[in-house]
Amino acid sequence: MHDLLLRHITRQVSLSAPEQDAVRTRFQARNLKKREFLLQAGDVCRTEHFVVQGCLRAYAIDTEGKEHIIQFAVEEWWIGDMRSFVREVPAEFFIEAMENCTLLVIDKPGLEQLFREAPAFERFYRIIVQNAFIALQQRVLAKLSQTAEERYLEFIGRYPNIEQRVPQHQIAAYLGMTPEFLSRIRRQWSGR
Amino acid sequence: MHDLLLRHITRQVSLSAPEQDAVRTRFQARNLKKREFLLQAGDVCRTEHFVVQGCLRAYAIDTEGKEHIIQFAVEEWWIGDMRSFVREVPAEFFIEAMENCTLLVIDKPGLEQLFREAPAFERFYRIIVQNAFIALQQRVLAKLSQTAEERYLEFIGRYPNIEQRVPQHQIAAYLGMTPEFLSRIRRQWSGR
DNA sequence: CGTCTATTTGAATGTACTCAAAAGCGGTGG
DNA sequence: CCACCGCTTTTGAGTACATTCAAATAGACG
Repeated sequence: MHDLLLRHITRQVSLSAPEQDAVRTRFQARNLKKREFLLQAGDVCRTEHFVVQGCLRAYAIDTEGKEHIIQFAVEEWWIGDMRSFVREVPAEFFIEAMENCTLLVIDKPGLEQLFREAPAFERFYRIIVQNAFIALQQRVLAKLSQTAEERYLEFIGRYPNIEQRVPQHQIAAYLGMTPEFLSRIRRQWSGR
Repeated sequence: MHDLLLRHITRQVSLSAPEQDAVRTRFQARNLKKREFLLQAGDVCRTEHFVVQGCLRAYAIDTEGKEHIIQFAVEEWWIGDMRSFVREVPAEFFIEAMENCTLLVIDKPGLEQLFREAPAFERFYRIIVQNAFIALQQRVLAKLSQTAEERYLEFIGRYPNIEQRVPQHQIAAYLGMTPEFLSRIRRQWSGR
């Protein structure tokens, strides 16, 4: 269970034996059933989450009632509401399990203590936030410069197996197009 | 010069006297003239930059030759190409001074040494990356859920004085619309 | 001033959306 | 095992938001 997390961390930084123990101690396992919510918009997000098994989505609902997916997370991804977690303000995202999930969870006091116990972990955490930032910049750029079709093709190239785990209309909600339009794009593309 | 940076840092974390000295030592001042480039796409971005004075923009050019602005930076903002800097790969962004600028610059070895000399600075750096991540998530969400008019109104609300420093067509390139369309939005809105 | 760039305006066009309905798919219970 | 129900995907027709291209106007800089 924690082994996956430790392997994930040690791909970026090396952890001493006591640091590894600290990680094991501070992260708690948690299971979620399909359709269960890890977070509801309006609540404060008090924990950070590492996905050991399963698939989740984080989404916001706009003033017209439409869902917009900000992130999917599968094995070895992190998911949460960074804004709510950092600033301790009400979350704007819902986070929902799309399959039965196993997570490793840490709360904010635990995380801050872990930063002190394991400086290498604070470095690791900085690195994953940097990587998340880089990925988001790519996404902003994609939305600024690419058509719906280009974004879809890039998406399935980047996440080759996610189409088997996530319904099409949620991929549309991630890419910023209607499910109808995504359907049309796919028809065009299957005709080749 | 370095005082602005130290005040900026100590709004997030406290620095011991030796840590403050380390910051002063590792950051070098650099001036840029209006229209000068801090970075060209294709080059590796080897430094991180804190804006003491002036205004810059980071933009990418797409396959059709159009510019898309990923970030503006004014006093007390950070600017760079995170992907290129972290992974040491060719940059996709151009970074250009829109006014005469004074920056504080640190290269990667300097930054890594500073992280070791001043652990509080590594914490600070993590926090600003988190804040940048949060801001980018808001931007992704805005592009997913808002019309061009809504994004423009939110933009001028969030950056009230940037309209005096940045030409309209660049704001359009940031918001993801054509300059013509932004012009129409503004006309509609001045008629009230 | 004159030139160069930025902004505005107009008309036609296109990409993607809305609304509505049909078809497909998967799970559940009789 | 099959029938039904709910949800997802597809298809169609009309529409809207935003773009393109072209030209006129306004501003900024030397």
